[in-house]
Amino acid sequence: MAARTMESSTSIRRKITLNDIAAGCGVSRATVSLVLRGSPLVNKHTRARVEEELRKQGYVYNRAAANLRRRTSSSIALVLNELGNPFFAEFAAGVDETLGQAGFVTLLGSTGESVEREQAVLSSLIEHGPGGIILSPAEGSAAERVLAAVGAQTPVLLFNRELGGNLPEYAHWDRLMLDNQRGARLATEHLIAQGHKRIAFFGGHGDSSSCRQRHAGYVEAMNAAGLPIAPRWRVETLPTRMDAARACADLFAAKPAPTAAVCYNDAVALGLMLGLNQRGIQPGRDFALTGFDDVAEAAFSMPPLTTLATDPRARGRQAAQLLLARLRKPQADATTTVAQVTLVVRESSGAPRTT
Amino acid sequence: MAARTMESSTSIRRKITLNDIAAGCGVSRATVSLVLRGSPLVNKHTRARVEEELRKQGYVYNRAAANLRRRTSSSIALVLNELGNPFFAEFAAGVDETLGQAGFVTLLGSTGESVEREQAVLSSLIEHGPGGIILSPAEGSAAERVLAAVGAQTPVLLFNRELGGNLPEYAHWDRLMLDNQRGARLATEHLIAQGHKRIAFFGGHGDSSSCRQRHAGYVEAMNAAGLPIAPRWRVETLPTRMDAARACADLFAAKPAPTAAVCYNDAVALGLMLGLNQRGIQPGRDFALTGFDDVAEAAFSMPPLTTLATDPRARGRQAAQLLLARLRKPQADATTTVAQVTLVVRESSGAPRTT
DNA sequence: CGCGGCCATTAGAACGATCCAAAAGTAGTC
DNA sequence: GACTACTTTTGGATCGTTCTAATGGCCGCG
Repeated sequence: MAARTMESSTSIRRKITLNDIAAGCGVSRATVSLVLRGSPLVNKHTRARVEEELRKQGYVYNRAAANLRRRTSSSIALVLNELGNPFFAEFAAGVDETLGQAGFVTLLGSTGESVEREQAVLSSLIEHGPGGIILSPAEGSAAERVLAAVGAQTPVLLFNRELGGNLPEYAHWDRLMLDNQRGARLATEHLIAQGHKRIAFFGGHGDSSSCRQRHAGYVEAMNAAGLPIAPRWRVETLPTRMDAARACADLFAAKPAPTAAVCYNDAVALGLMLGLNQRGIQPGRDFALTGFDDVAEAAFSMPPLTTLATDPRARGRQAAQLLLARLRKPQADATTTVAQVTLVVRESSGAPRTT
Repeated sequence: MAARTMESSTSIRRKITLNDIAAGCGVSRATVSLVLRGSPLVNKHTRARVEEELRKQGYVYNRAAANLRRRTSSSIALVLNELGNPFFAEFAAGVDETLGQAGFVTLLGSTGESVEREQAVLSSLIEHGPGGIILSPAEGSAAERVLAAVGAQTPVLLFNRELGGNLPEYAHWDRLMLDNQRGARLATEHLIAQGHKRIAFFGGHGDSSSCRQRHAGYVEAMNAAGLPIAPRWRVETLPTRMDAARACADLFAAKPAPTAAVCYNDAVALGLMLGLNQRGIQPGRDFALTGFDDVAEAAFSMPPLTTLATDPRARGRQAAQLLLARLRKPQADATTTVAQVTLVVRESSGAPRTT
């Protein structure tokens, strides 16, 4: 007998729907729906009955169905050019944290810095109907193509990089950028205050907008202090440690050699340290340098690296906030937010040796 | 006149549906649907007509609606205990890459190592109806609670850590783990081969399963070589650089002091290097050590760190593959996959000084 | 007793796709 | 021209929810 011995809350059967619950406690589907959404309309007593039934049957809400009917969305797409990079990983964690609190779920997409993959990822994500998109574009990505992939319906928040090409006016795309220029200016001013006069700008590549902005900040500070800039004090490298170490030699080809360098970012600065050590020059004592980003390692290098903290996790939270605000006012004018960076002074940026 | 001057493909109007397309080119909704799915049933000529209309109206597919009707899913949830950690960020990138190729989208969730947040994140994600879940559990997470949150319908792939408690038999949850024990054994054997006899196991905490497994591998190698293990050669720390640097002193409180250490992971090993330097002991020359993980920094530390490469991106791809396989055969027996790790010998693990 | 007002509940049509069974068109055969 | 066989197209029900408008019950009031 007793064929139905198991009435477990987590049965293996098919999915439980509102109809099952309604049937289970003799009310209509609509009432159950009202209970789920905490409507004040439903009677205290029936509410209790329904809630009991929900629990008993192990009901799980089908948000996709609800979204379809309500023509809303409860997801946000996050498309990053390089998820493996700790900077973006932290950023993603910040985004997810804030979106989660707001009841949204994060759809992830990683483009590996390829414009083609970016297109593919965007068109795939858009089919899931996200309420908005947070995009850190791949290098060389153009506004027109992104717009074609996502359509004009879905708000986009651009992070970290500008898009090439230009955007029709009707697309209100907000932007969140880092204050690269001011950051590099702060670093340069700091080195100048330490007494340095011959300061190089080391690493990075002129193609990248962030590198150009940082270089501009350096130039600005040097000019403001009335210090000359020798052309050979601009050394371009890949944004990697290896290439920076290699390019160290170029820095000392110039005579008179610089006594300090503002580096494009931390990776480059750490590479330069490597190169300096190989030449018997002790970074921080014989030569001062600064980075940009404040990666975890910066605090632990030898010597610890003076750098600009960008707080990527906070930037992620901020990006999410900005997009949520846009969802509230779809027709508001597009905004541009420039996040401040803060100078973290450590031991790599000492005063010049007074030999 | 000319009120309708713009017939742009990206109009600002409401969403385009199958009905719009059908009306637009005088066929039925069903036919358009067949075209979309590339059915061979539809006539070449009408197909062309429909495709033209799709393009012209800028149609975007509503996958949520399709999934509702078909009772399928096109998303996978990825829940990580610590997204900010580069190891998991790389893992996530690998997962997303493979899922994307298979036509799935990644729903992201980050738990910040909190069991409560893990519960919240899981119940939120499950409402979006993912086809499966890849979970790297928070420390202390228990099988029963996870099962309660996700239900028995949705396949789960456990990565990197075991769950506490136990799982009912009907839940076929696969597991992908790292071969922690073998890795630590390889590192220990390598140090032994270099001539070391007094080898410590440094860092990490006994609560964590990965730490216990690595310690077991170390013990195994020492026993196999007939080498003694002094109790004071087991130093516990937080898995952070800072705490490892602090704990360096403990290592040399033991007499006779060890000449080498197998470290719990790279962070701890790099911290130990810091501590050694502070005591005037040169790592790699005066004292040998190994890490675990092969973080980017390991290759660039001074000296470069001998460690175990886990290739987190490949693990991500592998995890995705395993879950996709499970989706194909929901009733197959649960599998456990142990991913191999490879020893990368660098300069931190030199022979003992023959003073 | 009839009426308006309030509360709690509900039937039934959406949302945008897919599935099914059946219909319409086309052709060939007797 | 009626039959079968095949290709192509289609109406309508359906997935699990929400929304709208309407229902029925109950109360008090004139």
